[in-house]
Amino acid sequence: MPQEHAKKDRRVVRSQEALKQALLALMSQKSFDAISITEIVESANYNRGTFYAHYENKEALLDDIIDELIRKFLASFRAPYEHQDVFRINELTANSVKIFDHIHQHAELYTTLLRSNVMPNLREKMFLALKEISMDELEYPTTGVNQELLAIYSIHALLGLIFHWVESGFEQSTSYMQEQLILIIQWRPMEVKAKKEG
Amino acid sequence: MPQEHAKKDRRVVRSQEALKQALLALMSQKSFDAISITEIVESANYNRGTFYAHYENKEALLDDIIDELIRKFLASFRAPYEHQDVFRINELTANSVKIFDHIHQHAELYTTLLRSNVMPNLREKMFLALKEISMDELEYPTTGVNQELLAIYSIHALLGLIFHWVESGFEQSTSYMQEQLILIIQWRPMEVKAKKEG
DNA sequence: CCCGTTGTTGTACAGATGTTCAATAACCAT
DNA sequence: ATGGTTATTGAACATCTGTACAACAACGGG
Repeated sequence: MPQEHAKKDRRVVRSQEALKQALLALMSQKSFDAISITEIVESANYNRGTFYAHYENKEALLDDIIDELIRKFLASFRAPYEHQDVFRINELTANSVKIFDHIHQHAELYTTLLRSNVMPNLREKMFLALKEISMDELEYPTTGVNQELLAIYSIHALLGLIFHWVESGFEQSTSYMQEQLILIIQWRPMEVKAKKEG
Repeated sequence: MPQEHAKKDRRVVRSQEALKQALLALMSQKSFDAISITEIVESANYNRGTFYAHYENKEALLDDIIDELIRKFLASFRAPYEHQDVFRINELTANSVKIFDHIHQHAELYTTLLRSNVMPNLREKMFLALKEISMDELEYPTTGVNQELLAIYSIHALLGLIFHWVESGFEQSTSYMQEQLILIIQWRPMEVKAKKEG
């Protein structure tokens, strides 16, 4: 049963899909802020009233696109442990490793979102989604470390690497990013030198 | 000599200051997106044309506010090492520790920015600022770890903690956050259990 | 203090936004 | 296929945006 709640009117499905595709097409050409609702509906060949019948504003339309992407993103994170009970360090990092695969798989879409300057929003949503499942579904053996703060720290760090990878235009290979993540997690700060002036 | 570049016309200083204060006042009451330029100038008692004489849009006005905040933010990060040459681990974390002081000192402003939904933008700008100075001014002894990726990872992680603290309404004390940061940096992932269903 | 420079104002305009409404068309269940 | 329901349309409206311009006011150097 693929339909989740109430089966939607075909007209609604058509309209929303056309609006989403129109927005994505425009976003591959210009900044999200520079796109007007009028522009979206004319590109999609719908009436402006139809837009407002389904969405409050263009952010809501973008959210629709992003939410679908995040569902797939979460699935890639869950994949390594959904049939397991206990992880050791190598298996844990395998979680994050799968995420790099997901991103590379949807490189074009992520690049469009980057080009259109909506990454900060996407990042925030991805953080919330990742935090929720990692607090619900994982358990860290901590000794005096606040578990929530640890999760927040780790997830933001991971997302930082991922979005940098997208911003760099996928300069590095997927496996290089995966390697580096593992190295960084195992890295211990010992001594940091201040560079000389100049 | 406090004036940096060209000495500004007093009218300009007055106008820009009034506009910034008006925006901040409005942001403490509603979302940034919900604030119109017309609203800002009427609250500040200026003509709409004056706004456009100084700023392209309201984002540019917000940037003015944020840039000033980031200058202070950076100063708090630099403070621990600006007259030193080499750090050990405790001194390094002292950098970040000073940041918590800065945030707590400007708690009201950060809370206003949070309430008005501009945190993702602020976060991005702070990341770029921190990355620039930590790449320029610090040097990590790495063994196979990409230095840029390490900086990106660490900075995003730190900012994650900081903004969570703001979002929580400063529930925890400054010293608790500082303690936890040190604990987390020293934490090593060993084994992570998946929770039982339900 | 005076005058050239620069900022501010009021007004105007085309386009976008957000909302409402009645008329029409497309849908789904029976 | 028919009818009740719901989506889409076009039109209209007040408000906001971004831009332009001439008239006026405030500034700062000499």
